[in-house]
Amino acid sequence: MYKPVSSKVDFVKLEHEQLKFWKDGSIFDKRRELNANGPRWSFLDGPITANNPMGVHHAWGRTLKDVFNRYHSMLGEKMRYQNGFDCQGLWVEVEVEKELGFKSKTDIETYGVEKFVQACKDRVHKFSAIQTEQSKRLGYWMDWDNSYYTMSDENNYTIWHFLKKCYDRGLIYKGHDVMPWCPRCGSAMSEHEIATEGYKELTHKTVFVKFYLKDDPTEALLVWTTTPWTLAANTAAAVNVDMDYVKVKQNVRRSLGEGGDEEYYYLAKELTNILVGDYKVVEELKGADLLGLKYHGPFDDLTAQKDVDHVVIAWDEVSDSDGTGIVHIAPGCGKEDFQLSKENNISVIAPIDEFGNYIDGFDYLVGKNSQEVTPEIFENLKEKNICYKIDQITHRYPTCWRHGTELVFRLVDEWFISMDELRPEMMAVVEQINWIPGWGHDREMDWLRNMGDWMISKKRYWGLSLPIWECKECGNFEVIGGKEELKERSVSGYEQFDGHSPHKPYIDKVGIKCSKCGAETLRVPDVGNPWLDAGIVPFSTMHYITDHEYWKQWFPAAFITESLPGQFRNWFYSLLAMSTVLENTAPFKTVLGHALVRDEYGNDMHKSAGNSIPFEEAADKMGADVMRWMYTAHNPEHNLNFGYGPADELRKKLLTLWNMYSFYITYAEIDNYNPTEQSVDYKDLNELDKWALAKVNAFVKEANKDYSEFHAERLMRKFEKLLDEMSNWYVRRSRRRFWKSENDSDKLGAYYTLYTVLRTIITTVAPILPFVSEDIYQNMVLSVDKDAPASVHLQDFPTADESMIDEDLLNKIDTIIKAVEMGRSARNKANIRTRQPLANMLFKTKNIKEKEYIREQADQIKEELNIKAVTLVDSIDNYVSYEAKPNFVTLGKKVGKQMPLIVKALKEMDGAHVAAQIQSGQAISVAGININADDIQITVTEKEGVVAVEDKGYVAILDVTLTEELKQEGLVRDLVRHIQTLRKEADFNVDDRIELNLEASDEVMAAVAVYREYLETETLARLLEKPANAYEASKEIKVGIERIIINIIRVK
RNA sequence: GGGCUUUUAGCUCAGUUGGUUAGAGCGCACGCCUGAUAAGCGUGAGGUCGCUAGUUCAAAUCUAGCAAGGCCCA
Repeated sequence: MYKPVSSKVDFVKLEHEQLKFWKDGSIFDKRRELNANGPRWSFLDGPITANNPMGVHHAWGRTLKDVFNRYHSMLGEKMRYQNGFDCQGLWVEVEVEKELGFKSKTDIETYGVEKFVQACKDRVHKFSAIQTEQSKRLGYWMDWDNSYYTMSDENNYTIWHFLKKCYDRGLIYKGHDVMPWCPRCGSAMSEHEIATEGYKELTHKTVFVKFYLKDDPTEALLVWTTTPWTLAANTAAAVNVDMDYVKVKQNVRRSLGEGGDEEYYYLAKELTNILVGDYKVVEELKGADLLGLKYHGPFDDLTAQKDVDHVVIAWDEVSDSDGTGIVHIAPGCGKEDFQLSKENNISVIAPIDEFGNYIDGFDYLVGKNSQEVTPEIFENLKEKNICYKIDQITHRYPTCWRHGTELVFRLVDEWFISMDELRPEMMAVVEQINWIPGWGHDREMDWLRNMGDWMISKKRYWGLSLPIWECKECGNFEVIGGKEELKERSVSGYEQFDGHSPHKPYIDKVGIKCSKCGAETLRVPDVGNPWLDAGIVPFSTMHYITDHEYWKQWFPAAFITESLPGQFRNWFYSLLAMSTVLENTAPFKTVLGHALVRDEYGNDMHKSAGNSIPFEEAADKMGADVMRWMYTAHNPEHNLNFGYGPADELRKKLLTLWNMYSFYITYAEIDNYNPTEQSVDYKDLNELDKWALAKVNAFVKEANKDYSEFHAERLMRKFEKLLDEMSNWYVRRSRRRFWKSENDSDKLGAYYTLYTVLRTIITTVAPILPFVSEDIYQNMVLSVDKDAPASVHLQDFPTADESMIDEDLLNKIDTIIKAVEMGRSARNKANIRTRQPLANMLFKTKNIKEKEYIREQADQIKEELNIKAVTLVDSIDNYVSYEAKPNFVTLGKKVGKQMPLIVKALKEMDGAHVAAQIQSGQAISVAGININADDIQITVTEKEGVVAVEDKGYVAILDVTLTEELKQEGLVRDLVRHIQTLRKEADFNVDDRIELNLEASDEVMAAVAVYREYLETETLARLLEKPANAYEASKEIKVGIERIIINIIRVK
């Protein structure tokens, strides 16, 4: 009937079998068919970058996605199951460049943009295929043949549509920005690229320069810079208006020996230590006093500087921690400088081209590289007699993470979406969203408050082609909103483009006519910011443009989940921005964020550190179910410590489930138990069974709540507790019912209950542990229930039968468990092993109701604790002392400020007396206030030298007197245990009958005589009066002081 | 400098609306069962809940400040 189940199980092997079963049986397709007419549940997948194999950090998010998808699928809901791949952007270019051995953009141009773009596409296809297989291994159920790719035409053209809408609202503009720039890449770096690994400790030559004032040629501002090449683009100097400055007098020793001239320098009062030689402070002043001063720039001789007015401006970031307190401002060479130029309306000069060489207008510097020109600049400054001194500095400086090149800051044309108008709209949209964790809302709002305009261009090759056609003649630009529009507007080159994806280089062939001046214009060469690609997916993948009815059915997404760090300003941001522009509504209702994967000791995982675990290795060693358990059991807002240590703990817990199952199968097979033919009415079950069903139904109820609120970690805590209760109480307490020989209704009740419990559990956790639950289901359920669905995952998600959640019963069994725990504690304290029977345990409960419970269930306690009697007592004065305390929870609300009075008065009253009154349910008067029995708690403390245990109002006291009879029984139980062990060692079957011979003292034999029946029953033995001729196993053992030889032989 | 967040047992983490004996797992110590499971079970030790002040009859929990770590922004 059932397939035999070993308690030894290979979970990894099992997982591969179930993967095959799902595939061969088209189980996923069957699930979709079942739900074809169900209500919709719209999950939206955030695209994974298809640039490398998936790692264990991706597997966290993908597990969460799958878990909630599977839950909703078991509710019968219809889903899209569409996975997404993020395809375009510099990350892919970088890897392809590495593959091809490229060093710079010129290598790409030489190689050919067309071939390069194709290589990028190929890489994406290669890794999307790998990631698909990895995801399947994880158990992730998706419609893998229908994955979306952000490089698809539909995705790109939908972004065009979005950009066109921005353009129509007047939000698109061409701006300038100063970007960190790698002269080797010929490209800007994003802040992110620098922040991750870009800074290096470098030493640079620095220079202090004199900026002579126009009004007085003997006075100069002292200015310091670490980037001498930028002096050629100086247009201003900045001071802090509130800071103290000084004017100092120095004698100038000129190199030509003129000597003796006096000059006056301005600098911060705190920084006079940089001065060379003697000086005299002739005036103290505030930064404000310097504002507006005009000076001769350091490179006024250059054509580019011809019309520049150099002036002193205010900047509150100027400090006196280094330099001179007067800051050289070159708006074409620094981000903050550029910002200041806008605020103060000062000139902007961009000095270098994309390779870092000076451009036209810089006369004798033209063509020279900014990184190599420093010595020449110094010479030039010296010749002009404006070099005060040369120094050096070691500081953290940004470098290119690919080339190691020092970055320069360069003024470039970029395309932007103006965000100020969208800011309040997006903030309103954020309010519509359920953020998990809740502070995600605050983080997103903070980003939105502070966000600048969105730079959407990148001077690279592989990505969205920005649909901006800019007229070289009149400067007008237009945004094209789709392929059809482009075709209509095109005046040249469309045939060359037709049939290609909208990527470089073909798209760049298409010319349109400028609607202002009629000139033929081409597309700007830039590609788009990749977050546009991911942000559009609530529209593109749901066919916003091509099938609007379909889109209406699936938008907005009910749920998204992604890794938190970064996404507030990346995916969440782009989703919000794009949905706000297109529909002014939230693109998703709930977002669940999760943190980062660390190694098991909490360190960052790095390939170089040797502590990273590849996905395949984890799946092969710990198994996907264990991985999924680890991911779902963890509070997602905190980093997860992933590793084999934690995995092993979870594997043990998984084994607990497995062993219950294995236990069930072992006996159900022997008894030929079939739950479909031998089901039992609830009313005929015993209390233990009803308790188990109450627990399981309560669990199902909680599971529905936790899944629907996206809190898998809460569910997993309850699951672990339930497993422990079922295994270590229900199964253990029920064991004998399974192996007794008669097939009575009690036994059937046990089978029925255990089957129901196991089936309900595996169904409830199937979304989290899809493999092991399937494996159990295939054997335990499908072997007997021919009408059951073909897979655990084709079942409906269970609903709790609330009528079975009997609170009284739950409380009752909890009280029993409490009594047993306390009894065990007392035995430990008395140092008496459980095998030695004891005569009595006195037990005191908190209240009368629980006293009844214990009375009813005394047999259970006696059996668990191996004691002959449980005596319920009210008075235990001899063993414990009492103290009365208020019940703070209930009384606090009633009496408020009088609490301290009551506490004090109760302390002074006789505890035993109060306890007696409370026990009888009387109200008592404390400090003149009448207090109900319910509002008093009696705490007891065991007296010295008594084997008593007290906990939260319960007291257990063991009678440790050992009579001769008890000793005899204990001895026989020891003997039984040894015989059982010997049977096992001799490889007998559990149901083999044996003949037994004992060689022992008269005392032992006397004990055996008394408990002979017990001994024979337990060991399936017939005690031989005289030795047999031969034995299969023999052993000498020691029990206390007795030596006993055991001989056994199987009866054929 | 601003925003968010973390700080509870040796380690990793729970701790709902404030209620006076703060929990779990691992680790540790001691022990137990031997007819599901030694890949098992139990008992125990271990915490001034980061610090300071405040609100309150009552604070791990609420408020403010401080300190240290993390993420983001400037």
